[in-house]
Amino acid sequence: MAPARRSVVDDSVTRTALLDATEALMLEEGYAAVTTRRLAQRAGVNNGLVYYYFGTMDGLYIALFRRGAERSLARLKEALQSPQPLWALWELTRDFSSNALTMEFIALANHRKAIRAEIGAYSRKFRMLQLEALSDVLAGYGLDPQRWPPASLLVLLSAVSRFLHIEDAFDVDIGHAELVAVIEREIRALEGERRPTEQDALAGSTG
Amino acid sequence: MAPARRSVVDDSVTRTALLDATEALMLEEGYAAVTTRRLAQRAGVNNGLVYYYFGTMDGLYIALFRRGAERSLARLKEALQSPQPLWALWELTRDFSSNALTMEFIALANHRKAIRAEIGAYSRKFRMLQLEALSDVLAGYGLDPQRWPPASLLVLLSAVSRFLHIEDAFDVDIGHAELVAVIEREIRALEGERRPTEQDALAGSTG
DNA sequence: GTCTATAGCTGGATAGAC
DNA sequence: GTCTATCCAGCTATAGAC
Repeated sequence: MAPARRSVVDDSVTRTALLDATEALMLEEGYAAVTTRRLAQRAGVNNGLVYYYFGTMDGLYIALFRRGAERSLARLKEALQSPQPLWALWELTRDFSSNALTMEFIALANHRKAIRAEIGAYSRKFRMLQLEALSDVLAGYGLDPQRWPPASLLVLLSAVSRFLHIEDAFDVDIGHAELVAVIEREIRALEGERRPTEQDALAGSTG
Repeated sequence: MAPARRSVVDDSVTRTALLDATEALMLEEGYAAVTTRRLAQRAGVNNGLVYYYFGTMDGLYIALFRRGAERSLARLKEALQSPQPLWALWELTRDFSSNALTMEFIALANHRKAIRAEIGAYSRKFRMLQLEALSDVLAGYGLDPQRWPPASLLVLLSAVSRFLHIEDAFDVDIGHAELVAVIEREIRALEGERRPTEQDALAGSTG
């Protein structure tokens, strides 16, 4: 098992092609469409190479998840340094691109125990990063931490963006616009009108 | 296809046993564990009977989803007639039993287009029922419908309960208790302290 | 209605040549 | 590193006996 574990480099062209093919297949047809044969066809290589590079299918999934999680982590750190971190965080969590793949991984984790721990660990890391960065910011906005604990508001933002995305997939949108309006009104009350900065624009196109 | 479509009765012992086995397998091991062979083994019948009763695997899933959705619909209607409908709705959506199976169906719908429409239709039905029942109630509580549109609050409750359940599966609970406390405080402000009534107790054990 | 038997396919994974 | 070839398992679905 786990033959030829890649070094820290991880920059093989074939390896990257397999990860890209996995991501594309998961987004287009769901994780169930990801088979070694279809990957090989799409990446233009042989299916045996999946085992050479990743050992098992679980290894493949975890490698892909980490690649995406590390990218999101970088985007999160950028957002939290924005002059309007609440706005930046809200826009980041609402971003479709990272959400779609995450939903596939959540579904996958239902019966792939190996990646469940991986997702949990990164989720905790994300939450803690947000909490450390925003606790003081929210207090600075005059928010009573007893009445509105920072952690509760962060969970709320994540919950809403994730849920709206789920329902979108089912063509359900009753109340969505109203809820988004309420949330953005409350963010505006704390942080003022959204002012796109060069830094934000950069973070949006880079991350 | 779809041989021997059951009549309105749907009360065959074997058919029910197959549905029960499907539900149990989905909850215990995820929908991927639901194969005709494992179903047959669990229900103590032959795997060919799946096709006799449901035509295809999709037919089986849809039949199970509808059975659960109709039960939930009945529970929702009861909850909305409670003297404290907000409390009753919150507790209903937080209930684990219906949530766990729903999550599996959401995952399943990612690559089973047939049941996607089914879930969407029922979701819209649920949302509209809640909206019709609670719009006047919320106005009666003195809530400004311009500032806090009923639909936005209903989506919020659904989003939070669903999201907390998802994260629970990954052993992530940072901020959960805080958010629940905030929500229940706000419900309390509108509807007063939770008073379990006989009707609520009945709905809890029946539905 | 329920069974046995099996066709027909697809998948994960491995061995070994180059 | 990449390939061919293959083993073996598991699945959906159907045919047909009872």
